[in-house]
Amino acid sequence: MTLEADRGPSPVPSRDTRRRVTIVDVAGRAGVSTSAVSKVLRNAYGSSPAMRERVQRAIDELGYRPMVGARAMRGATYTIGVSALDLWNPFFGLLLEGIGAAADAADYQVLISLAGDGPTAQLRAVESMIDHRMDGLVLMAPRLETDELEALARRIPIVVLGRHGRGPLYDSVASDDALGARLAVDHLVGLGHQRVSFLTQRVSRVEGLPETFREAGYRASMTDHGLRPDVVDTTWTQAGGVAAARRLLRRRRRPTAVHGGADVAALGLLDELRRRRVPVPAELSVVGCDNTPVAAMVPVGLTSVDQDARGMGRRAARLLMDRIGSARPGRHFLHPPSLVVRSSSGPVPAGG
Amino acid sequence: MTLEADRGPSPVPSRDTRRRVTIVDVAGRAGVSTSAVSKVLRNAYGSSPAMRERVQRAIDELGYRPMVGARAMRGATYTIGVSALDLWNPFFGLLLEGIGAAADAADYQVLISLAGDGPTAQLRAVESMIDHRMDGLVLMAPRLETDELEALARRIPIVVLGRHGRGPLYDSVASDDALGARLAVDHLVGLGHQRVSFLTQRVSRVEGLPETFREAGYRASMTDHGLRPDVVDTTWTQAGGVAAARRLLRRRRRPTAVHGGADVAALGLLDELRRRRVPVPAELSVVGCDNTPVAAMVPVGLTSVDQDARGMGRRAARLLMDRIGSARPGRHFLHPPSLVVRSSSGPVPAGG
DNA sequence: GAGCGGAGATCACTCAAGATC
DNA sequence: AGATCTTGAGTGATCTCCGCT
Repeated sequence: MTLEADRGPSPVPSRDTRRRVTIVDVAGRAGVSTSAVSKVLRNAYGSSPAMRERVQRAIDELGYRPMVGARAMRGATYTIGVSALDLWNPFFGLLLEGIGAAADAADYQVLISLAGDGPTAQLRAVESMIDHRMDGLVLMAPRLETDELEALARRIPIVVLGRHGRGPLYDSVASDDALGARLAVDHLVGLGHQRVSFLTQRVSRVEGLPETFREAGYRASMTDHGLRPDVVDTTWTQAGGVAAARRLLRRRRRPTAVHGGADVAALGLLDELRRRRVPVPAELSVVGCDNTPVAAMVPVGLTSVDQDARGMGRRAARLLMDRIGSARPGRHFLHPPSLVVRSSSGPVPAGG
Repeated sequence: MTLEADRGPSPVPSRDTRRRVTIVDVAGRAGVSTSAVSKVLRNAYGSSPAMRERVQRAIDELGYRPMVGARAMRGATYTIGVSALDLWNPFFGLLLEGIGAAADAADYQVLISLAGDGPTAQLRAVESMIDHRMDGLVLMAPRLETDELEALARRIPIVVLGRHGRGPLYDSVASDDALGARLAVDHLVGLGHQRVSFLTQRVSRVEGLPETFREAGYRASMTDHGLRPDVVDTTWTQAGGVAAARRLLRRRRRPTAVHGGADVAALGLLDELRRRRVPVPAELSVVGCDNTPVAAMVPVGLTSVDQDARGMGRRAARLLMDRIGSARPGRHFLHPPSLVVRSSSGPVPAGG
């Protein structure tokens, strides 16, 4: 139940009825044609510095702002859309900051659409951004099939963020997840660990997902060290981490270190270890990936692979604006991650 | 530095050049006028069921979708905008879920604009949403002055979310923060605590902020219990919680319980207490507010005031769509919070 | 006059082509 | 000729008004 605040006699809600200032008003004030104003607005060819100044003054005096809908009918909207799965993950917040910074610098506006989970909801979000005639889209970790992605990219400039792509029609920016996993393994092996497990998830079959590359990187670097990989299939959630911990602790021969694959899973793992009174890192070392702010906040600071989220966001936005300028073959970037060592990882126990 | 993935010879990026399906195409296919189609699209008066069906079939067959920009020129966009300060706080994520659910049900689209901190950036975000001719706006916890808010509300339908409002021109939905603080105090006093401190922040001077009402609620309920309020001025951040902990621990006569005002501050406080080896809740009880997911994850589960975020979001969106339908005096709602008791709060220590 | 359907103006811009110096 | 500026068409919907049952 909710309460409505008490109020006196209803006041009159008078809506502002003044007509919005249009390009015609500006043209009139500056004593030029509307096309001249339009050229100034778009920095287009064919206008003298003198006119630019006249027009700009009129714009400022009238407080004119172009209406995006009208622009959309013939030209560009100077708006890029971002489709986000969820906003829980603080990692997405950092990506968005990067996107926003780059867009700002180029006088582009950013609008975000919450796509929710499931490919259907994601496609719906994308379609509606196309209805808004956005100039291009950044898709954050889309769970779309490759052919759906290609079909989209044929209709509107697209950059895929947080997923390894190889499409010729769109650009992609991802973290070098294989390298990240390698950093984690190297760190643990350097501390003397030999039995290092890895938590993965296999919830979606689409290609290019981070989990695929992290697992591959883990396997490769374990092999390089002459060690046997041990992959535990769970989900990258708090609950998934807890479940994995239970399974690992039931074993006769436990690992001495675990790479959680993602922070949220590593945190669930830590939580269960605390409940079972397994000392970290004395008995078991734990490493995560994503370097979420929470990783620093938990009692045993979580060692984690940091992805250059802000940089990735910036890069994605720049690629998109470039692609909006002119179509070209897809470019695909990997950003190198780095390891942030905290106290959840330590030397292998004596008997290990 | 970043690496570009290796690629073969550049493929040809052929952009799809087919013209978008328009209302004219639909009208032609259905053998009716464009106005007829428009009426069907808007559920407007003056169309027979027979025609509705003909038109709907043509729409489905052609996969027609109205272009928002064209609609914007004369009518509505069926889009509501949300301005968000940041997306770090998971609380905002829940609000957005509520907004999205209510909007979905009414066939409205939601687009989010990241406003960043500072009133300038927020106004900029709002202006650009107005440029997009959104039908209405939900402002999440805006740090705007009351007169700025009123001026905006005169231009576009507005609902303020997460801030106590009293404006006659806009609606507001907030949590009953005073009640929330009272729940926390009652809980602690019920456990025998007498010296209960409260952390607040005074970063902004605008009226209606949650901190104002939480502090007032805390003071009132302390007085009701015949106890002396003790308010610590800090910031509602992790660091702010740490700083507050230090100040409280320096005191000769420490409190036996602290209401952190917000989860993030309470978590910082807990963190510092752990470092200083102050047992919680044996020596000091801690309560937060917001019931963020992290509250449940920390080793000593944080007792917290839960706000009905999803419900608030739904309510805000419904109010906005109603207000878009017809202007009316402002309505202001408070949603009742509830207390989630976990293990960070316990009986007052013997010597307390 | 109520209900249904259509004709044509209109919205605020951009763009291609033409006029002017 | 070349740079600058204007004219006028075009964009895709809605909305008002009108005529016909």
